[in-house]
Amino acid sequence: MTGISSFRQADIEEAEAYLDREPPAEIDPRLEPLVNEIISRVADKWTMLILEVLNEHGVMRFSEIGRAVDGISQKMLTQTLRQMEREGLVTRTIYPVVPPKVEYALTPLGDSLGRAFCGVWLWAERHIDEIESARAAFDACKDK
Amino acid sequence: MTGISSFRQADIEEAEAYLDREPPAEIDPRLEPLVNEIISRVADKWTMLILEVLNEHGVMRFSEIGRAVDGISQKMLTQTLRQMEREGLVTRTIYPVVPPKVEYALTPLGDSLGRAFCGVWLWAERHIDEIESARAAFDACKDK
DNA sequence: CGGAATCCTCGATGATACTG
DNA sequence: CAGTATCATCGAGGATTCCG
Repeated sequence: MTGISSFRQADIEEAEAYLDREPPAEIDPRLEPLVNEIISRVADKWTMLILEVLNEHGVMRFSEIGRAVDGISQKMLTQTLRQMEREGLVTRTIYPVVPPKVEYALTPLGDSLGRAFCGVWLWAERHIDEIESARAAFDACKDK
Repeated sequence: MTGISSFRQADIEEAEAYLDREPPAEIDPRLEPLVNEIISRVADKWTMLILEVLNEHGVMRFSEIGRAVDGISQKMLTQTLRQMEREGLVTRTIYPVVPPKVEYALTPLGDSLGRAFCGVWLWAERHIDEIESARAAFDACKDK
């Protein structure tokens, strides 16, 4: 897992550009709960990590993903992959051989989600220092 | 709360542009856990919702935010605002009056985080239909 | 009003064991 | 190998109460 390294220079430049702007515009308010639901589902820890390794390695077997995603249990791996398949983020291909072989790959939709997160990755990367010093200052102040 | 309506047209256009690209580039791998930690903290449900209402309304009192963020308990409101303050996302201003008055506002850092999420909002909004039909297809298939 | 403190519940997750 | 099933735990989060 190399995180942000799975974005191209073009992605990064464009995402950087829009990081220096300001609000707003108009839209159907009924969309909000739906969008929130999708984001909270999709932004979960394991989903993001699996998205990353699949983006980097391309097609992978079940146990390969398990090895690549550090700390994930078999249960959560299965569960998260099922969810992602349900949302249309990954494809699941079963080879009727013995021992069983199942391959996972990102769909175009899953791929585009990875790119959508580019801006957030850049933000986090850019502001790590700022955040850590803010934390330190806050904690120091509270300790008195 | 109007969700995506708190982004400007310029943000949206730029975010849309980079949604149609592909991977990768190079970076320090040690950043990954840090970035992941920040994202998972910052991408949590309440943080995103509070970010939204503050972005829309500007300066707000504690109870105002509580009313604007539907369904949040007092505990989570306090807790999330403290975290956000600690990370440097919001400022907390106490007026020594009676009854107490405390105002919250986004810092420039908090503001920039809201903009960073623009791409994810756009992605979710754009693909709601695709996701819902994928889910329906998946579920229909499983029911047999 | 804006919290802090307490208690309590429930769901997400991990560990373990079994199977096609 | 790629799961499913079951049990156990642990902590996030809600409800309630009290306070400056």
